[in-house]
Amino acid sequence: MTTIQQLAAKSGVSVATVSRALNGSPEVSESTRKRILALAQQLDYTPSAAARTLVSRRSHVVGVILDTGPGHPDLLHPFFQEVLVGLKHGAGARGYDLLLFASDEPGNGFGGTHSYLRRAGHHGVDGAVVLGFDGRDPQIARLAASNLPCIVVDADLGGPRTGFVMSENEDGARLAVRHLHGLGHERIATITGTLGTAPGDDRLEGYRSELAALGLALRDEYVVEGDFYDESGYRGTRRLLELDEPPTAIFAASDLMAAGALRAANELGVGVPADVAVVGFDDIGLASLIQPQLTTVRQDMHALGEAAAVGLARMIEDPEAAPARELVPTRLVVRASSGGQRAPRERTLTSKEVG
Amino acid sequence: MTTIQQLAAKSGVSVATVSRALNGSPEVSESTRKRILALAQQLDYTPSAAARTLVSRRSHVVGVILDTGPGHPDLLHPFFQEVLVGLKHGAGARGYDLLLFASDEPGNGFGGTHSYLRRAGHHGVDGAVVLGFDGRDPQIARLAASNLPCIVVDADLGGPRTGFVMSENEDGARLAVRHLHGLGHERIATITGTLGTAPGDDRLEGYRSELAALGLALRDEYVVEGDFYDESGYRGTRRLLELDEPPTAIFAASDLMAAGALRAANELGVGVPADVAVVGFDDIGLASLIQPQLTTVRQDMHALGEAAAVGLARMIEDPEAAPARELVPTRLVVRASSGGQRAPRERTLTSKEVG
DNA sequence: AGCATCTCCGGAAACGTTTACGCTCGCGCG
DNA sequence: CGCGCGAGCGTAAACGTTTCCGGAGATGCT
Repeated sequence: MTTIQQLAAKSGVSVATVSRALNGSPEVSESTRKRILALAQQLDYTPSAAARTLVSRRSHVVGVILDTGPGHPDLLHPFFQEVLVGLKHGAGARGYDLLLFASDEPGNGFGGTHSYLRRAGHHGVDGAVVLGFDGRDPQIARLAASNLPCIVVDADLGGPRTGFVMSENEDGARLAVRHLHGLGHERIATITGTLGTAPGDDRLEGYRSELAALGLALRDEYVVEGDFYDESGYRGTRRLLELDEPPTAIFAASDLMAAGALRAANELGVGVPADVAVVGFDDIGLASLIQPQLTTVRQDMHALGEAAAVGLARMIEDPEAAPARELVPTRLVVRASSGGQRAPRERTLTSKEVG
Repeated sequence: MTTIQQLAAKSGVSVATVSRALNGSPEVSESTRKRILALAQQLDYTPSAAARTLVSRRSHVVGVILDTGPGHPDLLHPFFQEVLVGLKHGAGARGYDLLLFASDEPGNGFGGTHSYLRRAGHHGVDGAVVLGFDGRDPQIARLAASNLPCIVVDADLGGPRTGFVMSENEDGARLAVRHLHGLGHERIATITGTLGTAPGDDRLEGYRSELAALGLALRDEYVVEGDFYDESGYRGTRRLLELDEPPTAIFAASDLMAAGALRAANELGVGVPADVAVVGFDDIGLASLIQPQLTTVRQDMHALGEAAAVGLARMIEDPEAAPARELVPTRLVVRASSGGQRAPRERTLTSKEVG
C-alpha cells in the first residue's frame, strides 16, 4: 500500500511531480522521471483506483448487466458466455474492466428497490452493456433513457446514449430456410425464440419472408413458439412430429432448441436427418459436439462482444459520439443434421449472399 | 449526480448528519432521518462508490481471475461458467460485486508486465477468486502468497490468506469406476484431465485406488492423458479403441472429454453403451443434451461458487479468520451412456457412500 | 542589458465520503 | 440548584489522486 506521498517523500519531489512522471506528462525532466519510475517499481506502487476515479470521474469499469432469474440465468446460456468472452477481450484491450451485475439481487440498501441505474450510475461505472433484456424491463428502460453510455445486445432500445449490437438475424434465418428448401424440403417448420425479443421476432420474420420468396405457403401449425432453451425445443418438436402431416424439416431459432429437437426425434424414433432435417441457430460449442452434428446459422458471438466493447469505449471517450449501432453478419454452417453435407468439410454461406 | 453536500444543503443539516442518516447510525433523530431519506429518494441520490471506498478502504468488489489464453478461455468451459453463477449469487447476497480479470491483457501501463496482484491489489478489490490456475503461474503464486483474501477453485496454493474450494474429486472418480465395475466391466480405461492440476491428479488417483480396491490390475495403456476439453477426449478414445485389447468402459475426467469420446466411438462404429460404456465427470448441461445421455459424476458447481463467496466474505470481514478450505461432495448420476440405467428415472449415489 | 519564453517543478484545491471529536441542549438526580 | 449525562448534531480531518496556477531559473532574442 505505497501511496504517492511516500513516493514523493522518498524521491525528494512533490506529489504533483510524481503524478506527472507516472502519467507520462511531458513537463517533467527525463532524469527525474527515470528516478521516480524506478522507485515506484521498487516499492511496488499501484495507484489507488478509488482516488483516481474520485478526481478524474472515470472508473475505467463498465458494468455488464444480465438477467439472472432463478429459471434461466443468462450466464448459463452459451450465447451470452461467448459474447462475454468477446466483450472481455475488447474491453480489456481498451483499458476497461468488467463489473458483473445481476438482476436478482437486493439493492445496496437504498430505497428498497434495486436499480441497475442506481448501482451502476453515479461514478460507479463509465458505461454498461446489457445482455438478455428487451425494453420491457422498466429498470432497463430507464437505464437506456439515461445519459450513461450503454450498449444493448440484441435489442434496440433507443435512448440518447444507448446503442446496440446484434446479428443479422433475419438474413440468417433466410439462409437456413433456403438451405432446407435447396435440399428439397417443402414442409418446413420453425420453433421460434422468445417472441417480443429482436432475435425471436427477426428470425421468425426471416423464416416467413424466405418462405414467401420461395413460393411456399406459411402454415400456422408449422410455427411453434419456443424460448431459446432446449426444453422448449423438445416440446415443440414433439408437437410438430405428432401432426397429421408433420414437417420434413425444422428450423430451430437456437442450437439449444435444436438439441432439444434432436432428443425429441430420437425418442419418437424418427431419424435425423433421414426423416426430419434440423437446423439450428448460433453455432455454440455444443453444435459440433452433438450427434448428428448440427447444421446451424453461425453468429459471431466474439465479434458481437468485441463490437459492444468498441462502441461503448467510443461513446465513453467521446461525449458527442452517436450511439453505436452494429449489425454483424451471420453465416450458414452445414453439418450433418440437415443432411446437406456434400463436401467432406464444413460448407458455409454468408448472410451477404442472401440478397 | 447528486452529492451528499447537496442533500445537506437542501435539508438544512450537515453532511455528517446526512451520512449518518443514510447509514442507519443511531445518533440521528427519527424525524430528521425520515426527512433526509425522503429527500435522497426524491433527488435520486446514490453515494459515490469511489469516495466511499477511498475513506472506508472497502470496495465491496471481489476480483475474479480466470485464464483467458487464446486456446481455451476458461470462460468457455461450462464448469467455470456454472461456478461463476454460484459465485455471483453468493457474492451478491453478501453485498459484493464481481470484477472480471483475465490473464491475457497488458497491465495498466505500469512496469510493462501485467500483474493481477498489482491490478487487483491496493484498494482495488477486497478479495479475489481464482479459477483455472494451479500454482505454476508465478503471478498467481504471488497473489496467493500476498495478504489479499483469496479463494482458489480447484487448487490448494497455501498462503496466509488464501483458501480453496474443490469437489471430492477422488471419491467421485471411485464412484464412477465402482459403477462401471458393478456393471460387469473389468477392462476400464480412463482419460485424465490436465495432470498437475488437482482435479486432474485426484481423479486419476481415484481411478487407481478404486481399481486396486476392486482387485483389478492397473494397465498403463488404459490411462491416457487429456486436458478436460473435448478434442483430447476424442483423440484419447481413438487411441484406446484401436488397442489390441480395447477397454469395455471409459471413465473420462470431464463431460466435455466424454462427449469427445462419444464422437470417436460413433466414428469408429462402436456402440455406446453396447460396445463401450462411457462415464464423464461434471454433469454440465451438455450431459443430458447429448445422445446417449451421459452417465457422469456430478459436481455441485453452484455450491462451489457459493462456497467460494462465503469463504471469501468471511476472510474479508474478519482479518483473523483462517483461510477457508471447502470440499464439496460429488455424486454419480446414472444415465444411458454407461448402460447402467435400471430405473426409469436417474439414479444417484453420493460420494459419502464410497467409504 | 532587458525582456519574453521555455522548462521543470511545488502548492494547494478539489473530488465525495466517513468518522473522531466536541459542542449544545434538555433532563434527571442528588 | 448544580452537576452529569445522553441525544442530536456540526466541524474538520482524512482517504490518495489529478490538475490548475504560479514561480524560479535557464535560455534566447533584440
